[in-house]
This record gives sequence, structure tokens and C-alpha cells, in this order.
Amino acid sequence: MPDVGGINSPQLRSFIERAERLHEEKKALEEDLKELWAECRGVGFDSKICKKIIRMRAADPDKLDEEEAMLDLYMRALGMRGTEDANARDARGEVEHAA
Amino acid sequence: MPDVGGINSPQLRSFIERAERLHEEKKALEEDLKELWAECRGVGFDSKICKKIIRMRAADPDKLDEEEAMLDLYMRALGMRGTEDANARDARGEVEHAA
Amino acid sequence: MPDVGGINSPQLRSFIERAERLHEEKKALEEDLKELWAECRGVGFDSKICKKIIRMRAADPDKLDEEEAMLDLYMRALGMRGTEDANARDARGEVEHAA
Amino acid sequence: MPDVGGINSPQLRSFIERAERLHEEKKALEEDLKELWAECRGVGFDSKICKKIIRMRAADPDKLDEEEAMLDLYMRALGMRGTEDANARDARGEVEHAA
DNA sequence: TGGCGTATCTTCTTCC
DNA sequence: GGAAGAAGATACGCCA
Repeated sequence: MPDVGGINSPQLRSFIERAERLHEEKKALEEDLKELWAECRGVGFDSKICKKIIRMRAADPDKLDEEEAMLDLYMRALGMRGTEDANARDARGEVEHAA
Repeated sequence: MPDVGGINSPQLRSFIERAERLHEEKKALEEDLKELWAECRGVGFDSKICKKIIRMRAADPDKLDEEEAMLDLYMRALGMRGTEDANARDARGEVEHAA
Repeated sequence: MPDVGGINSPQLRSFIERAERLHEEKKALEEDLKELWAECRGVGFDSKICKKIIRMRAADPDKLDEEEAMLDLYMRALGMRGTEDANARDARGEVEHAA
Repeated sequence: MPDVGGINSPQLRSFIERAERLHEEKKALEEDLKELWAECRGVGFDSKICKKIIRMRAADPDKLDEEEAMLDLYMRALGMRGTEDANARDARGEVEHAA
């Protein structure tokens, strides 16, 4: 009987060891990423900006737009932006683009 | 002699208690903030957006602009944006605004 | 009429500004704490240990005991500790000291 | 000539895409771990305790002992524990066990 | 080049 | 249960 104090020991051990294995793999990937960013910086790129780009590419565009719309609404209410922004004007054909 | 095992006990105690006092004050402010946001949501505002606005107002505008400029440069290099954006065209007077 | 896009602007502004004020005060306290820990390290203390002590003093003793008991139970189930530890044996007077 | 604004575009793109690939793999592992802990909780284990055990198994035992020793030292300096604890007395054979 | 201050990243906790 | 915030650990960059 493998139980200790009401604990199913083999089952517990299995969870622990599976988690440790996954942790190791994760750690390895993090190491790879760290090296990649070091190399990236080494050739003169700004790794911070690169990471930001990745975040933007990963984000759901729809959700991002929705949030930005509400943010814009609130900012206009606070006078942090003109009541109408350039995009809104453009959308209604009030802007004449150059030939 | 107040030292225990090479430790200056009164000094250690002083640090601990000062830190605990500061923690308490911080905790109280966090409680106030939590109530404020609850009230904010209660009248129909989106507290998440409000917090984002506060972060934007707190950020250094110069640094923010600089970062955005580099972000834009990288995105254009990746073809995620047109080689020229609306602002750039506008800056060179190629846009005709409505009367 | 102060509403912009269905937003009660003065009310929104009030929330934002009250939150910003609280944030500032919180920031100041965090700064104080940072300085305190720097001073603490400066005289040779280990700030990490100090923080741990503060957490322990703040925590509910019962809950802390309970967690430790469960940790011990799990570790014994995994064979990381003897099925019985020294304290338990000691408590029942079953310890035979070296001849 | 693939440069845009002084940026070596293909090189930048390569970094971004390699990073995205690594991110995806990392994300997948995190998902696996999340599922594992959910399953672990589902059969009645305390995942928080399990994670703590994993941290302990991963940590350097010497460093762990050292930290605990310092914590004990500090706590005794603060009077949170007796100047000597039971283990220390026991180690020197000064314990008188009940009849 | 090694310590130190800063900043990022991860993890843990709390709230919704 | 999932997301937002806070706290802790870690890594980077600077300056001596």
C-alpha cells in the first residue's frame, strides 16, 4: 500500500516528475530566447522594440481595436485629444490626399 | 550587549518595524484605490481603460515618442506598415485638408 | 452640457485625478521602502531575509502551520524526509540518543 | 537592397520570426503545465505545495540551508524564537525526555 | 571588469 | 477560472 498519510504517493510523484520535465524544457527554451536576444542586440537592434513588435503581432487585432476605440473616447472626454482625430476626418472624406 | 550571533538586534528591529509601518501605509492607499475603482465601475466607467489613461499620462512623452519612432521604423522594415504613414505625408505638406 | 460621446467628462476627470493623487502617494512610499532596504543592505543585513520575516509576521500563524504540515506530508510521501521526522519522534519520547 | 531606414530588414525579420517560433513552443509548454496542475488539483492535491516542492528540489541544498540558518539567526535576534531552538539543544544532548 | 542601479521577466496573489 | 496587479528573482548596462 503506497499511501502515506492519506496521500497516493506514486500519483503525487508522477505529477511532480512530469512538471519537472516540462519545467526543464521551458527553461531550455528561455535560454535559447535569451541567446537570440543577445545576438539581436549584438548586431545593433533594439531588443525591447523587437519584443514589442512580437507582442503586437500576437495580439488579437479586433480586441486591440475595440480597446483603442474606448480609450480614444475617454481621452476625448478628458480633452487629451481633439474631439475628432485625423482618422475620423479621413473616414468621412473630408481630407484631400495629394495626387 | 544587544547583539545576538553577531547581529545588532535593535538596528535590525528598527529596519523591520520601519518597513512594516511603510507597508501598512501602502496597504491603506491600495485599499483607497480599490474603493475608488469600484466606485468608478459602479457608475459605468471601464476601470481598465482609466488605468491605461493614467499610465499614459504618467509616461514621459519624449521617451514615448522616441520609442514609437523606432517601433515605426522597425515595422516599416518588416512591411507591417506602408513605407510612409499619414503623419509623414502630412509633415511634408502633401495632404490637403478640408476647408 | 459636459458629456462627450455619452461620457460624463467631469466625473471621469474626477476619478482619474483622484486615482493619480493616490498613485503618487503610493509611489512615494515605495520609494521610501526602496531606500530603507538599500540602507538595510548597506549596514550588512540581508534584505531578502528581512522581507521574508515581515511576510511571516504578517501571515496568519495557523495558516502558516497548516501549510508547513502539508508540505511535510507531501515530502514524506515522496521519500524526501523520513516517514517520521525528528520532532515527531521527540514529541513522543521515542528518541534514543547515542550510546 | 533590402535596407529600410538603415535597417537590415531580412536580418530583423529573421530574429523576429525565430523568436516567435520559440515563443510558441514556450507557450505550448506553459499550457501543458497549466493542464497538469489543473489535473493535479482535480485529484485533490494542493498544487501550491507541489510547486514549492519542485522549487526545493531544484534549489541548491547548501544555499537553502544557509538561508534557513540566516532566517533563524535573524528571528532569534528579534526574539521571535528562543535563543536556542529544540534542534540545537537536541544536537548537544541537553534534552531531558519525559519518563 | 566587477559591483551597483535599473529594468525586464516571471511568479504569485487577488479580484472580477 | 481567467485576468490584472504586486512582489520577487533575474539580467542587462553603466560607471568606476
